[in-house]
Amino acid sequence: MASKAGDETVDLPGFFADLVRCETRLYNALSDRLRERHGIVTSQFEFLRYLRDRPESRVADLAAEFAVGIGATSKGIDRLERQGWVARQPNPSDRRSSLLTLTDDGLQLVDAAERTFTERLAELIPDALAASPLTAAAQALSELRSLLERDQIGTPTG
Amino acid sequence: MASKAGDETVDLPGFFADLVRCETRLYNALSDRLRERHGIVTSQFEFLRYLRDRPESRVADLAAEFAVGIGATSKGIDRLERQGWVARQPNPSDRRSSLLTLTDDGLQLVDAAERTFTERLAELIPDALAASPLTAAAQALSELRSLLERDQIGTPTG
DNA sequence: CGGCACTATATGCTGAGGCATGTAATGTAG
DNA sequence: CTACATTACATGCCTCAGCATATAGTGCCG
Repeated sequence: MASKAGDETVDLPGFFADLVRCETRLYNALSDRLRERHGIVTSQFEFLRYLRDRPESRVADLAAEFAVGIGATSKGIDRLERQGWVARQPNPSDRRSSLLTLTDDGLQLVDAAERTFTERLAELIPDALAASPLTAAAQALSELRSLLERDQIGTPTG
Repeated sequence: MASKAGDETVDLPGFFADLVRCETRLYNALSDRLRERHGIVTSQFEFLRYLRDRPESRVADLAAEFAVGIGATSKGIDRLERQGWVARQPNPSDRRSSLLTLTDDGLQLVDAAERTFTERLAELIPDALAASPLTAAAQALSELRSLLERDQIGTPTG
């Protein structure tokens, strides 16, 4: 327990270290499985799932959601478009931007990948943890995320 | 609360999304501050702090700790060495590897950067959260981290 | 309507990581 | 002691993200 200190208080650097290490390993492990089964990595799965759930989003919407730069997002969409999973539709109400939607292939892919993703995540996170302590963790992280997003903390420039 | 579902159970994909988003934003925000004050980013700070606390570590030790590839770690150390913060000492008991230690400059840097890091982290995570719910979160993440590391989950190849 | 600030995104350059490979050193079986 | 497998790390190639900049389209002011 690197992150727990005295009672009712938290060793923030230790908490941060655990947070980053968990994120890295889960992300890597999920990417491994998604790559071998569907030829995509976790970040691409997240883009596709977002577009399935919010069709007609714009590049900027994705960038804001995932806290990555606009340029990186644009290039990420380029790659998904080259694979035939995403289509840029002209935006009738603002010709500077495009509306992003999944193709039929993209839709099939994301549904299949979601099953893999969910299944693998359940394997990675033991039931014992998911039951009780993780519930509190989930709530705390959810609140923290809301605050960070509200204040635009850590949003990249480009 | 994207991640909390019914009682005593967790929406794992939602939890994962919150985990990744928190990590991204905190990492970015810390890097911004560290860069402007010390000319390093969070990953470099973590390398330096590790070497301060565990002198004479080897490249492979860092790679295992941070779940990044050996190659990436080697190149990261190259950069820190070029800046004069880290020195590769010959390893008398195994000439394939080097023992990594901080230079005096590196030591000064990491101590100063640590103050910035800790201070900024405290700004980023509200006291209200840190008090109670985050304690549970910290404990859960700490356990999860232990399990992932024990099973070498998400350890990269190179 | 003309011009200017602003916005949305695309693109070029650079730095960094993954993965494959190269190389030296070590361990080990016989 | 020799040969082969293995280890530890360095390096090259490719991909990708950040950041700065370019470009096109919008909105507004007079």
